[in-house]
Amino acid sequence: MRQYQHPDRENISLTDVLYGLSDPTRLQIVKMLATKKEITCGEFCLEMSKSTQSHHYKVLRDTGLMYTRLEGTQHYNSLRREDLDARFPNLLNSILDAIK
Amino acid sequence: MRQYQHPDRENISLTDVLYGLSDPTRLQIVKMLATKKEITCGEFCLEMSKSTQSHHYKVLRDTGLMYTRLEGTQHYNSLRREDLDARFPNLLNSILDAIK
DNA sequence: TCTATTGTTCGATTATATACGAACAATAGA
DNA sequence: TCTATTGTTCGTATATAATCGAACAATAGA
Repeated sequence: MRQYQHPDRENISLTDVLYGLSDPTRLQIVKMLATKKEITCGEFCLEMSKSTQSHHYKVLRDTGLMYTRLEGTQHYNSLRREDLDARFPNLLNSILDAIK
Repeated sequence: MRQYQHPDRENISLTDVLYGLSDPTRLQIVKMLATKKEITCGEFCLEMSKSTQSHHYKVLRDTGLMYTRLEGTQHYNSLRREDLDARFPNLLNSILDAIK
């Protein structure tokens, strides 16, 4: 079964995180993730091809913003709040406040 | 005399700001700007061609992160703290804290 | 007026990002 | 076992970004 590579907390890079959040689609995904514990890919209801969506999910995973857990055919995604808050205090909250 | 186009406070975009900060060179410039009121381009002492430096200065101005004032042959640059804090409270401070 | 200083702009090159359709992989359920 | 569902990966096309050297513009000062 496929497994995703999520960076360890200490390897999450600030510039990578900022890059991850600098795309409107990804920022929207993060905004949605902040409202629920877990969201499956389909539930984001993004208006673009599935392959493009997958690309953005991968960026979010690779930059350490999102964690993906597999269960059956669905992928449950969550915001890596604790890791991000530990690494960059207040950063995530200030960004979430800005897009409220 | 040349004048730069700086976006008005209300036109500063969050994704643009995050993009502006997502490059290590630009993040370093912002870090330096945070330590002084004004810094001329030469004082950043960046190890890359002048044209590349100018490119990064332009990105920082265009995204609303940096203000440039001309005086003689020198360009005095400053961080747009007040505008950024007004637009995105805590964002800049959390990022500056993270790169301390 | 001439020259040095400071920084930008232009044109080109290379690298990275975004986007899509098609094919693929894994699982659930009939 | 067959089919539908969910999401990824591959290959490709196009757009954006980063970088450089050379030319340029504006000013200061000799």
